[in-house]
Amino acid sequence: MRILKHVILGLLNRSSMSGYDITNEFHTTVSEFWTASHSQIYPELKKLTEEGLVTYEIQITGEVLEKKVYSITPKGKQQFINWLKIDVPMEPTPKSVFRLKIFFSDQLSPERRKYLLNSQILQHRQRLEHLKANHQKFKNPPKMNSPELGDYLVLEGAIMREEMTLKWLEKCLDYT
Amino acid sequence: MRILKHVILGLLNRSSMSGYDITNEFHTTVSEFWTASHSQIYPELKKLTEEGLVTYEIQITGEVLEKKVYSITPKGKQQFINWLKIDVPMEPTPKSVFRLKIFFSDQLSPERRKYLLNSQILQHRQRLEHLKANHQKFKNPPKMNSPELGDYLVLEGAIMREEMTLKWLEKCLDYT
DNA sequence: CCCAAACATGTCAATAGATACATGTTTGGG
DNA sequence: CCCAAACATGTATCTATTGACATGTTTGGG
Repeated sequence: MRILKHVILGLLNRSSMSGYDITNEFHTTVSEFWTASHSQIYPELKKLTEEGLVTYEIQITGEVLEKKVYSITPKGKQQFINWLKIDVPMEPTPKSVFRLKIFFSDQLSPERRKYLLNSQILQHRQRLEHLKANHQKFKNPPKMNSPELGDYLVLEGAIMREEMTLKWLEKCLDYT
Repeated sequence: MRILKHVILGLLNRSSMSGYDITNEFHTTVSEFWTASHSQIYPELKKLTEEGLVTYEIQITGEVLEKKVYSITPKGKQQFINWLKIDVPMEPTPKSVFRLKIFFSDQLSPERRKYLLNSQILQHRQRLEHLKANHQKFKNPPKMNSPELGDYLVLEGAIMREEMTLKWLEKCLDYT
């Protein structure tokens, strides 16, 4: 479905940036709903350029370091908006290795099960704290139709997901 | 990480079954935490057989229809249990195309945004109802260390996830 | 008895994704 | 001034996943 294509187009539709900048977005905001590393991003940018959906101009940083700053083309913008408008069927449940382990956890000793659950709980608590810290940067919800509203809603969703996950993990502990 | 390998080993560790039966598990219980179709399952069973982790015997249904009933070997069971015991680091946030669309939803008209959100809400409500129907099949929580407890906990987790998703979608609607 | 749905097993090609390999520049703090 | 961290861009290989292609049998209801 070329999801990566549309994430990149969406980011470039917000503002022009380099592959490196895009990679950074994947390390921060985008990480709440998609993952990709630079080894996927650079070839995809090349492909999008060939397809005429993005263009780039080279900027020199310092003496010689070349930076390709990509921009979306009208054709790219059109494809992005069309894709965004499509009503997609509900996605299949996300994959989860930990839920798989719980599914088969009768094969573990109660001690081991407790240990694994506590390990997850600690990590998810940290993630939740980190998300809540980001959330405080927004003093009040961004106004309608601003790009920040998307960031905000996704962040709220991430917080809700982590809170739910922690509740579930603790419930699993109760049964152990 | 060979997740599919371990799902199959886990299922065969519960009871012997055919590739078709395994595929059915992926359509029901397993679908709450992993997905795979028969085009992945049959080659994987072949590979596991070559690795000596499973064996099969052929059963005839009716006159000529051959069915391969797979069983886990001691070596397979050992590998499965070892894998199950490992403490895995928290997984990256699951990918979600719909959250991606919300992230960029300032590019949509409020009407379109509402439409997409309502479409998701309807579908998730149906999934939730379906999960709750399954939940009622358990009169009370299965006892500790039974395989049913794994099914039960995963089901509860799925219900919590759907309830959270619905709350989030409704919150998104409020901002639209 | 017919026919559709369920049973049953596979392959192939294309895309997507993860991890490692590969190389170099610039900036800012100690 | 040195050095580490950040900036910057790519390729190669392997594995995982999806969707289509391919084929045939059995069962149960109308």
